[in-house]
Amino acid sequence: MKKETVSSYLEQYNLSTMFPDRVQQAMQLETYTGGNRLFSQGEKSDTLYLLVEGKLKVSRLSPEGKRLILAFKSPFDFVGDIEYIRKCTLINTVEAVTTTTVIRIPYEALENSMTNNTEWLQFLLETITHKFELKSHAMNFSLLYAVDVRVASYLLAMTPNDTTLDSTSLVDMADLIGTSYRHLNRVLKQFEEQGWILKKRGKITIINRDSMLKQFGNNIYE
Amino acid sequence: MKKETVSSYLEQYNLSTMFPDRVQQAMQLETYTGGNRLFSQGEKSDTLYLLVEGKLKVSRLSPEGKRLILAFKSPFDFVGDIEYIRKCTLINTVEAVTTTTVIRIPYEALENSMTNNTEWLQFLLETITHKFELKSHAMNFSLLYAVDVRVASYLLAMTPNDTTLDSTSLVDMADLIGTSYRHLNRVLKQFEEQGWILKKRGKITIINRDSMLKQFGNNIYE
DNA sequence: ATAATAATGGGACATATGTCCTTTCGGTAT
DNA sequence: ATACCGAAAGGACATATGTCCCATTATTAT
Repeated sequence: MKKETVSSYLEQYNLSTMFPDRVQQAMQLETYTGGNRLFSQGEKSDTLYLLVEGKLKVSRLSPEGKRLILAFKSPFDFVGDIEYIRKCTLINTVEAVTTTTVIRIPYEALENSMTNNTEWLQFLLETITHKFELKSHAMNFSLLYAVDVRVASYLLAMTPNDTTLDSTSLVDMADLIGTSYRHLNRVLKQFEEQGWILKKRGKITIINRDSMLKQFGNNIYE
Repeated sequence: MKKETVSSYLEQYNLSTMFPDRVQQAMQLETYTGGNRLFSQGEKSDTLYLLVEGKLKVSRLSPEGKRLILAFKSPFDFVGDIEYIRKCTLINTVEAVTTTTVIRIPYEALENSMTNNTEWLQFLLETITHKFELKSHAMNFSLLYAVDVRVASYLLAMTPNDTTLDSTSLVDMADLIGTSYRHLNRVLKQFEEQGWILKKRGKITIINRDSMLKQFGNNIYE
C-alpha cells in the first residue's frame, strides 16, 4: 500500500494551498506507537503538531500528583497551537493511544513565513475558537451535572454509530470525566442494573440507547 | 470632569492605531446601569463589545433552569469575540454588575475593514488564546479540587491588595464556583471557625491570609 | 413608621463521592 | 502448564454535597 507523505495528508485535509513550499519542506511526518509520549507538560515548545492519523491522549498532573485527562484527540486536530500563539511552555502531556501519525511543523518555519498570512491567521482563529467552545461547554457540563450524567453523556457520545466503546481503560475514562475509578465503577454498575449497558472486564456495550437518551437526553455531550 | 470618548478609551488601551477611521466612526459608547442586561444567550449576535469601564457578569442557564456564572469581567476585555469568529448566536447572557461602559463595534464594520488586517487577527489570537488558557485552567481546577479549595482560591484571588471582598452576592458567588448556596455557606462558616475570615451578612473580610495561603497555597486561582 | 421583599443563614435528610484496601480474573512471559 | 502482573471489581468507612424548607435580618417601598 502506498506510503502517505506530508503532501498527501495536506491534500487529504484540504491544506495544500495554505502552506507555501518552504513551510511544507520544513514539515516532517512522524509516527508514534501506542503508549509512547510525544511530549510532557512543562517542556519547551517549538513545534506545532497536526494529528493526521491515530489517537492522542492529552493529560496533566496536579501539584498533588492527581492526573486529569483533558481530551482524547483524533484527526484532524492541532496540538501546540495555543503554545505557539502564547509562546509558552507546553501546558499538557500528550501520548499516543494507538499507532499515531503527526505532521511536525517547527514554530520557526511558521514565524518566518506565516505570521502575516491572513488565511492562516483566520484558519487558526476558526480552530482555536472551536476548541474554546468545546472547552467551555465541557466545563459548564461538568459543573452543572453530576458524575452519572457525565458518564452517560460520554458513553452516548462515544458511540454515535456503534454499540461498543473502543477499548479505553476505565482508569483513563475516570480521569477524563473527572471522578474516581471507584465511583465510575459504581455508576457503570448502576447502568448495567438499569439494563442500559453490558459491562465485562471494562468492555462496554450499550444495549438500550433509547432508554438512556430518554433519561439523559437533554444533556448529551457532543 | 471631561467626558470620555471612544477615542480617549482607545488611546487609554493603546488601540488607536489598530482601527482605521471608518471603523472608529462605527464605534459607539454605551453605558449600562448595574442590574441591566446587555444581551441574553441565544440572541442573534452582531456586535463586538469592548468593556472599558465597570464590571460585567457572564452567565448561562442549563436546560433545567440552573444558572451558572461563567465569569465576572473587568476592563479591558472583549465580549462577543468568539461569536464574531464563529458567526453563531450568543452563547451567554451578559449583565452589568456596576455602572459599566462598553464600546460597541458592529461586526459588519469589522468584516468590511479588518478581515485582512494581520495586526488585528494576531491581536484576536492573543486575546482568545489567553481566554482559552484561563478557561482551561479553571476547568481543570474545578475538576481537581473540592468546593472548599475553590472557595479559598476565589477569596484569595479576589483580594490581591485588600482584605475585603467587593459586594458580590453569595448566590452569585455560589453560581460562579459551581456549588449550591447552602454548601457555600457551610464552607464559609468553616473558614470563619478556622479564624481565616469574618463574614457578616455576606460581607467577607479575610483576617488571616497567611494561614489560608499555607493551607491552600499550591492552588491559588489566578 | 410600617409592611413587604429579598438576601442571609442554617436544620434535616438523603445521596454522591473519595479514599483505602483486598480479591478476582485475564493477559503475558517463561 | 504455570507464575506473574496489571486491570477490573467491589467492601467499608467517612466526608462532601444537594435539596428542601424555614427563620432572621436588612433593605426598599409605601
